[in-house]
Amino acid sequence: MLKMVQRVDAKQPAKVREEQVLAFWKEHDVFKQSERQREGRPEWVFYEGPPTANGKPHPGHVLTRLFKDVYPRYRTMKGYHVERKAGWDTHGLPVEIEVEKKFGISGKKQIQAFGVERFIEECKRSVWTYEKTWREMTERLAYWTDLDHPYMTLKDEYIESVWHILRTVYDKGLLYQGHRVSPYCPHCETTLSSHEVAQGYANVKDLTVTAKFRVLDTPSDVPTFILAWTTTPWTLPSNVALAVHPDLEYVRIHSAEHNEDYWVAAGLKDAFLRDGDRVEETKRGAELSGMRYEPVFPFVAQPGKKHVVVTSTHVTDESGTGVVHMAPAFGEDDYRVCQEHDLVFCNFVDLTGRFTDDVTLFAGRFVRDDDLNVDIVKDLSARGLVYEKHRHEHAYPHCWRCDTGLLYYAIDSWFIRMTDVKDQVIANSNGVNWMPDHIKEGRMGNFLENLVDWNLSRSRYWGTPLPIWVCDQCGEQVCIGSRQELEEKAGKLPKELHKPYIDDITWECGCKGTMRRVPEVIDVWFDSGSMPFAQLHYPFENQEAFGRLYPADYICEAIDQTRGWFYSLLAISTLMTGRAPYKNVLVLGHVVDESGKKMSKSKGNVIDPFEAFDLHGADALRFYFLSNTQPWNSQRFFHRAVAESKAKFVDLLQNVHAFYALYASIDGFDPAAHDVPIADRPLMDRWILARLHDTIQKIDAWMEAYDATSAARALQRLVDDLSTWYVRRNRDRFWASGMEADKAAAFCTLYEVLVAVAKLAAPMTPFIAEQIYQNVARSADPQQPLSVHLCDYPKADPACIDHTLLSEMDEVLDVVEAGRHLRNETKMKTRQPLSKLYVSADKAGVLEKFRDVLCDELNVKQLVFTELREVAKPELFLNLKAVGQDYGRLVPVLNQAAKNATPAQIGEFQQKGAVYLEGQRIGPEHAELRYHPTFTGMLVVTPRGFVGLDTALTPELIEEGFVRELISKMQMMRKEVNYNVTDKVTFAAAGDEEVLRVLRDNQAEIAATVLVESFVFGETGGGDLTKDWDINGKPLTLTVRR
RNA sequence: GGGCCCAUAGCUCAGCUGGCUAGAGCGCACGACUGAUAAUCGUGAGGUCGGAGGUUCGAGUCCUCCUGGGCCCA
Repeated sequence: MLKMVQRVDAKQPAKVREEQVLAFWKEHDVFKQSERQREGRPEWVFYEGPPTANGKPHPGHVLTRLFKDVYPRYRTMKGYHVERKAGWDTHGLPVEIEVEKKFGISGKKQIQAFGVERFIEECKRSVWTYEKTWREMTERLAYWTDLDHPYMTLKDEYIESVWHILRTVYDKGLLYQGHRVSPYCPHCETTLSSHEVAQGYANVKDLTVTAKFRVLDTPSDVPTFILAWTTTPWTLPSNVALAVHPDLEYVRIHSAEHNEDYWVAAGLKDAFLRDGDRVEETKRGAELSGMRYEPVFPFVAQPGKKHVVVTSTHVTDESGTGVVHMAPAFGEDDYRVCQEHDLVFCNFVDLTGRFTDDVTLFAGRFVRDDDLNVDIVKDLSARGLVYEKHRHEHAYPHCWRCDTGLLYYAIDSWFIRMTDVKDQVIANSNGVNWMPDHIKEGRMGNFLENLVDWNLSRSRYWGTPLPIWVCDQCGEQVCIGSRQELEEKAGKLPKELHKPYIDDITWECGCKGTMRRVPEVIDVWFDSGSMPFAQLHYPFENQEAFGRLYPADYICEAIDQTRGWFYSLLAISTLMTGRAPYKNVLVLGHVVDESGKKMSKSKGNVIDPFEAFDLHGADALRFYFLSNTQPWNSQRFFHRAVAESKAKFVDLLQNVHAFYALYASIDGFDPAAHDVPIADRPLMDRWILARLHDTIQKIDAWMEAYDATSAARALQRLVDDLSTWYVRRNRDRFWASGMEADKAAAFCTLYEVLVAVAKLAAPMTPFIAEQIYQNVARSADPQQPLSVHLCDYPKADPACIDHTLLSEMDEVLDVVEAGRHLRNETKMKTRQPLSKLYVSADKAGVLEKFRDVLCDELNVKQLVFTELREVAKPELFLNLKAVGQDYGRLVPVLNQAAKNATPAQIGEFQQKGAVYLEGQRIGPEHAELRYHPTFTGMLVVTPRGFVGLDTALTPELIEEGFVRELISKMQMMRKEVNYNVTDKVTFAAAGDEEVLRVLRDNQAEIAATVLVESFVFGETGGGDLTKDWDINGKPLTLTVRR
C-alpha cells in the first residue's frame, strides 16, 4: 500500500513545520544514524570550539553554530564520516565573578573566608546556568552535535590530558617561571584581566615629578643630569635604568640660572630652554647608551648591571623629557626592557601595595597614598634632584570591585617559551587555509610576528591546577603528567583534580622537605586549546581515535578567537605534534544590529534568537545568514531582513511543493509508474533539468570550497526559475485530464527537481528540505533513505546540462520581457488576445522551437519572424533641448528637416552617428533613431534585435477577449467560495446582452475550463455567491452554486 | 596609541585579475496577471560608489591620507 503524497498548507507556520520535523528526527534518531551510516568511510574532522554556558546565547552564536552545522551536514551527505562532539568551556575568572556576585563577596580574602571548597562547588554549579537554554537554541537551530556526550574542561579526564600536555612541554624545557607585570589590585590581592581594567578608568590628579639623574664620568665640572618624568614617584626608589630611543636626537642644555646641564629629547627641548640657556651638544639616543648615573635613592643595592642609560624603541618624544625611568617590577615595558638589557630585578612593594623593609625611609607605607608621594618628592627636592613637579590629571585604572587604584606589578608567573617555537608556529599557520585569507597575513600573521611567551598561570581558584610541585626545603621541582604518576608520588589521589583538594596532596622530598603544589591554576585558553587531545582523554585512552581525528579538516569561530582559540589550538598542537591542528578555518564576522551597531545587553538591541525562531523559523534564519553576505563580513540582523529571506526562498519553495502536492494527490501520481526518458520530454522540462544539473554542479563545487553563500544564492535562483517560469508556464499540463505522456513528463520533471532541490537544500535549510523529501520522495518510494539527511548529495549529470538550451531560454525570456513591456505601453492587457508578435528574423533559428511558449505567454495568435525594414521605418528624432542649446533659433527649421529626412540621410546617421541637416551637424547628442511601426501597434528596438506587437483587433479577437474575461471572473468566484479544484458547478448569469451572447456561443469552452455542469440564464441570486462584474465595460451578474 | 576588516540606490547586498551607459532583491509609485494567489510579472523613480589627493588613455576596483563603524591589542 503506497503512502500518498499529502496536500500541503502553504501557509503552515514555519514553527509548526519545524517542530514536526524535530520530533521526526528525535523519534528515528536521525542525527546519530547519519553518523553511524558513514562509519568506516573517510573521516572529515570537525572540532567544536567550546562555548561557556554561564551566559545566554547571543545571535552571534546562532551564526557560529549555523556554520558549524552546514559543512558537516554537507560532508556527511558526500559520504564522509563526521563526528560531531559538543564541548563546554567551564573554567575561568568570569565564572568566579558570577559566584562572587551571587554571594556578594569580592576578592581573595573574602573567598578564603567563604571557604575555597564551597566556592569551587558554587563555580561548578554556576557553569551550567544556561546549559538548558543553549541546548534549546542548538536543537531549535538544528545544529547537530552530540550534546549528550560533550567534552567538558572541568572533568578529571580532561584535566589529566591537559596535565600530560603540560608535562610534555615541561620536559622539553619550555615551561618556566618568571615575572609578568599585570594590572593588580593590592586590596583584592589579585590581578585583573584587561577587560576588567577597561571598565575601571577614572580621572585622577596625581603628583608628578621630573627627576634629575646625575651623570657620572662627566668631562667637565658642570653638574650634568638626565631628566625623566614620572606620574608615579613611588616607583623612583626602584629605579634601575633610564631608557632613550636609539634613533631620537637628544640635546644637552646648559642652564644659565643653575649652572647645570640637562639631557632631554631634542623634540622637547623648548620646554626646558630658558632665557640665556643654550644647547651644548646633540647626540643620538644610541650614543647615550651605557652612560652611567647616580641613583636618586640608594635602595637598589644588589650587584649587577644597574643605573645606566639603555635604549628602547618604545620611548617617544611626545611627552615628558623623552627619557623614561625604568622600574622593572612596575610596568610591562619596564620589565621587558630591563630583561632585554640584563638589568637587575627588584621589587620593593609587597602584595598589599606597601613598601618592603628594603625601602628603609618609607617602609610599610602604601604606595598609592598621596602623602607618601609628596614625601618622596620632598626628599628628592631636599637633595636638589627635582627639576619640576606639578599635579597632572589623567585617566588611571581602578579596581572595578573596590575602586582601589591599580598597580602595574610584577607577579611570579609560569610561562611557555613560545618564542622558541615561533618560526614553527608561523609556518604551521601559513599552511592553513584561512577564510578569509587576509587573516593569515593580517590579524593572525601580525600577531604571530610579535609572539611573546605564553603567560600560563593565574593566581585564582577555578581552573585546571598547574601540576607542579616544589619542595619547601630544597626547591626540587616536579611536573606531574598523569593521575597515576601523582598517586605513585603521593600515595593517594584527591577527590577531584581541582583546588582545594589537589592542594592537600603533598609528599616528602628526598631532602626530607615537603613537596607542595604551586598555588596557581592555568589560563583557560590552554584548556580549550588542548581539546584535540583532551576531548579524547588522549593519550590515556582513544589512541586509535586520535589518529583518526587529528588534525581537523575544519573549524569555525568568530574573528575574536584569532588570539583566543585559534591561537591556543595552534600553539599547543605545534608544541605537541609539530603540526597545525586544523586545515581549514572559517573566521566569522560579528552580528550587529539594524544600524550596524554591536548588539549588547547594555544597549538593549539584542534580538532574542528564540523570538526569531518563532517568528520566521530556523530555516529562514539559516538561509538569511547563509545568503546575505560572505560570513566573514559583519552582518546586520533584524526581523525584516529574515522575513525577506523567508519569503524569497522558504515560502517560494513551499509554494512549489504545495502546487506539486495538490496535483500529484489529485491524480495519484506515482513516479515509479512512469519512465519518461529525458530526451522524450518537452523543451521546458529539458530546460529546467538543465538548470537543475548545472546548479547542482556549481553548488557542489562551492560547498566543497566552503562557499555556502554562493551556493545558497544559486539555489535561490534555481527555485525562483522553477517557480516563476517553469511551474507558471506549465501549470495547465498538470491539470490536463488523464495521464498522457506530456502530463507524465511534467510530473516526473517536477518530482525530480523537487527531490533534488530538497537534497541540495538539506545542509542549508534542513527542515523544509526534510518536509519536502518526506512528502514528495518518501511517500512515493519508502525504500529511499528514511531522511533527506541520510541521502547522498545530488550528483550532476553532465548529459543533462544542455548549455545551448540554457542560453536559448535566456533569449526567449528577453523576448517575453520585451513583449510584456509592449503590452504595458500599449495598455493591452494580457487577457486580450492579439494577432501577431513580430521578432527579428535572425532569431527564428532559436525561437521557432519556443513558438508555443511565446504565443501562450504573450497571448498572441502568431509569431512572425521578419526584418525590421518590413515592419517599421526609421525616423530621426531630435532632442530639442540639446539642439536648442547648440543651434538656438534654428530649432524649428532643423526639426522640420529631421522629419523630412531622406532615407539616405537617415542611413548616414545610422552608419556614421552624425549627419548634416540644413548645414548643421546633427550628432548622437542631438538625435536618436526611432522606429515607427508600419502596422498598428508598437515596437521596441534593442541591441539584440526588435520585438513588435500588433494591436489591431478583430471581432473574433474581441470575442475571445470576452471569453477570457468571463473565465477569469468565474475562476475568481470559485476561488472565493473555496470550492475544490475538482468540484463541478452551476453558474447563473444576467446582464448585458452582448456578454450573455458571448457566454452562450462559447458555453462548451468555458464549461470545460471552469468545470461548469450547466449554465442558467437570467435567474441570478441565491447559490453560494453572487457578484456584479464589469466585463470589459459591460455589466454582468454571476451566481455560482455546486 | 598600534594592527586588521568594513563603507556601492531609502534598506540588504553583487561588482573576478582596472575596460561599454555601476547591477540585483526588498521597499516605494504605476500597471498587469489570477484553477500556486498573504503568491507572481512588468515599468518607473532612486547613485557626487564615505571624503580628498595620486597612478593611468581609463579607477567602484590600485596607492596615500582623512572620516565613520566593527574587532583585536596596548
